[in-house]
This record gives sequence, structure tokens and C-alpha cells, in this order.
Amino acid sequence: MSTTDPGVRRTRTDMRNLLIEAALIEFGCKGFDGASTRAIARRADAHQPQINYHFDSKEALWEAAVDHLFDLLNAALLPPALELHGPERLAASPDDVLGERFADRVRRFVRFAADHPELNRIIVHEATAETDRLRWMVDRHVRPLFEETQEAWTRLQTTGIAAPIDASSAHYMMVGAASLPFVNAPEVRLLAGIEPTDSAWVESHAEGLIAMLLPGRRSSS
Amino acid sequence: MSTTDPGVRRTRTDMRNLLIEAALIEFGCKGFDGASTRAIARRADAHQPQINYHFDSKEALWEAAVDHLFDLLNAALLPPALELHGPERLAASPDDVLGERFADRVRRFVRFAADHPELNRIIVHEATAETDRLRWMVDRHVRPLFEETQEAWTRLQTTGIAAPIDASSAHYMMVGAASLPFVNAPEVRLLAGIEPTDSAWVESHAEGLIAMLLPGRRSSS
DNA sequence: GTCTATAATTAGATAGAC
DNA sequence: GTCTATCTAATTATAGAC
Repeated sequence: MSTTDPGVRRTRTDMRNLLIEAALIEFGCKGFDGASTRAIARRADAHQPQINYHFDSKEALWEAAVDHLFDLLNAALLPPALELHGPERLAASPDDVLGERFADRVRRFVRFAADHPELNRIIVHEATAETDRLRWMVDRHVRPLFEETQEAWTRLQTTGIAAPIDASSAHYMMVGAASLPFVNAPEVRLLAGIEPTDSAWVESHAEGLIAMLLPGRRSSS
Repeated sequence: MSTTDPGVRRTRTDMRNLLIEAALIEFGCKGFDGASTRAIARRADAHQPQINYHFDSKEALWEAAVDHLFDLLNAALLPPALELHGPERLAASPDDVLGERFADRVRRFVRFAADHPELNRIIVHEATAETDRLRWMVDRHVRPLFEETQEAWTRLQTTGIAAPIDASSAHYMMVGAASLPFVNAPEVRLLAGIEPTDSAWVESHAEGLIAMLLPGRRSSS
């Protein structure tokens, strides 16, 4: 039985999950060094020593939180078994299918960045220096995603669908453009007076990014 | 007389500048809370109490460092008095001039992001929560630049030069795409095995971004 | 202006009662 | 599993000799 009601004892798994979710927010906002275990515990309605009971160390908590976040990302990027149905499927060329699959992946990534700004916040915090934590995260989680994107981009360029941009540049343009309005959401609210996490804004941002990345795409609505 | 030779007394201005430069690096890598005044002082070959001698507080040092960084940015974005010379100038339509001026601004911004990754690192660190420091930085430094970009983008859209993307989206796509490879340079080196700050890579990244943002542009080389 | 010494606070981690 | 109390180390800032 899972619950977070006051007075009701939380199970081991509940407590671990609450601490991980709290850790993602604190690590995302303040970075590893800036986040304090006391603040993480407080956010999960727990006491600071419970972190060292449920995890070996602050670093072990960080690893568990990052693992969980990339699990969520990978689940969110998984495409449905079949994207095209009926007549559209018959009319679609293999190139179009490739383009639509990439567009769908961008759309899913933008939505995830809006729902989980901690992902790109944590990456930016860690990627400013070549540390053990960065190497761990890159080898374990980022590299497989990076290589998938690189391969898809190279194929899309041969079809003329993708913009004429080096694959290494394109990956960072895609990730940076997709995520910054959500990473910097409090700045967006102050600067532009809009709410970037509104679903209409998220979808419009995604379609704009797709249009920029894939100028040779045939619209598929 | 300015010097950083050992044994030679540094002037007040020298010491302030050295502390500001050290602060930019530390604040950029670790964020305000994660950066320690001891580490900043050590990086400037100074002792920790010198920070409180030359600045009122850690926060005052942060403000001085951010002021200095945006001064550098604004200087780097200033276009030359005349961009076009000779026959090209006569042949250019007003729309083309507008497009080339924007392209030049993007190029300068990409170069600055490569030379000063601290700028976008500090913004990302501060923009994750609506704090007094964020409000101060947005009102004092970011808003004027944002409004300039918004205005230029809107005009470029009426000419058909700019991609069909909302101005608020476009600003964050531009900044995010331009800066992420430099903000995350250590990740780029691990992932792609390239050096993003090499000037050839910087220029190629800039031209790729300009091509994406301004698909209706007439090349001017 | 710079340095040593230190005050006051907060950090991550541990011990032991319950 | 959770809580209080506490240890050691690191934090920002200040005092005062030089």
C-alpha cells in the first residue's frame, strides 16, 4: 500500500521514491554542490539522516535520481508500435516515414523537457567540468541517446529532409533549442510574461523546432 | 601599471578584476550556492578575506562579475559602423541588410558563447527559480537584449527571411542552440570527441544556426 | 592592502534510543 | 524505519596585527 498521508508509516520504497523526486528538484535547481541533503529531506517530509539510511551517500542518492530520470526519458521517447494507419501508411515513402519518426522523437523530447526540466538542468550543472559524475552519466545514459540521434540525422541528410548542418552541431542545437525555455522557465515568465509549460506553447515550440530542423519534410497532418 | 607577477604588489583594480574573472568561472561551474569564496580567492592567488575587503559580500561579488560579463557581451555584439562596402552595398535591398545584420548578430553571439561559456552557465543556474538575483539580472541585463531580438525577429518574419516561429520561441531556440555546445563543452569532448571551441567548429556551428533561423536569406558571401 | 586567527553557521555523515 | 543528538569539516564574514 502506497501513501503519503501524515501519520501513516511510509514503506521503504515510498520513502526512497520521495527522496529521489525531491533530490531531482534540488539537484536541478542548485547543482550537486549547492544542493543540501537537509533541503532534500525537508522537501520529502523526512529528516536529514534518512538520506544516509536509504542511500549510501549524497553521491549515491544523486546516481539513483539520475538513473530514475533517464528511465523516465527513455520510456517517454519510445514510439508507438505503428505510427501510420490506413491510406496514409500506403502513400508514405520510406523517407517520409524516417522524417516523421524523427519529428515524433523531437516532439516527445520537447514534451519531456517541459515536464521534467530537471533533466537538462542537471546535465548543464554536471557538464561544466570533466568529473567522475559527468563521465558516469555520459557513458551510462547520454551516449546511447546521442548515437541514436547522430545515426538518424545522417540518414535524414542523405534524403534532403534535414537541414544542412553537421550531426554534432545538430544534436546540441536540437537539445538546446528544445529545452532552454523549460530549463529557464522562471526567466521566461519574467521576460516574456508567458507560461512556457502550457501545453499549447509546448506543442507550438515543438512544431517550430521540427520545422527548423527538417525543412525538407512533407507535412503529414 | 598592471601586473600579476609574483612578489609585485597588485593594484586595487588589478585585484578586483582578478577576483571577478575567477568568480565568473567558479559561479559558472558550481552556481552561486555551490561556489565557495575560498575557491574563488585561490583561483585569483588571493586569500579568502580579500573578497570581503574588495567587495561587500559574496552577493556583491556575484553582481560585479555579472555586470562585467554583460559589459563584455554588449561590446561583442556591437556591429561595425558599416557592414557592406562597394558594389554589394548598392545591390543590397533593405530586407537583405536586415537579414545580414541579424545573421551577423547571431555569429557574434555564437563566438561570445564559445569564448565565455560562463554567461549561459550563470543564466541557467540562476533561472531555475524566481529569486532576487534572477530578477536583478533580467531587469538590468537580459531584458534589453531580449527586446532587441524580439523586434528584429518580428520584422524579419514580415519579409519572409525568418523561419515561421513565434518570437518568444525563436529567442530561446537561438540562445539554446547557440550556447549549449560551449556550456556543455566537457560533455561534447567526451561524447563526440571533438573540441567545440576550435574556431572552425565555432564558425560552422554559427553558419548552421543562421541557416536554420533564416531559411529565406539570400547568401551574401 | 594583505595576512593570520577566529567567530558563527551550516554541511554530510554517524551513534544509539525507540 | 525514524528520530534526536552530535561529530568533523567546510562555509561566509569579521577583527586586528603588520
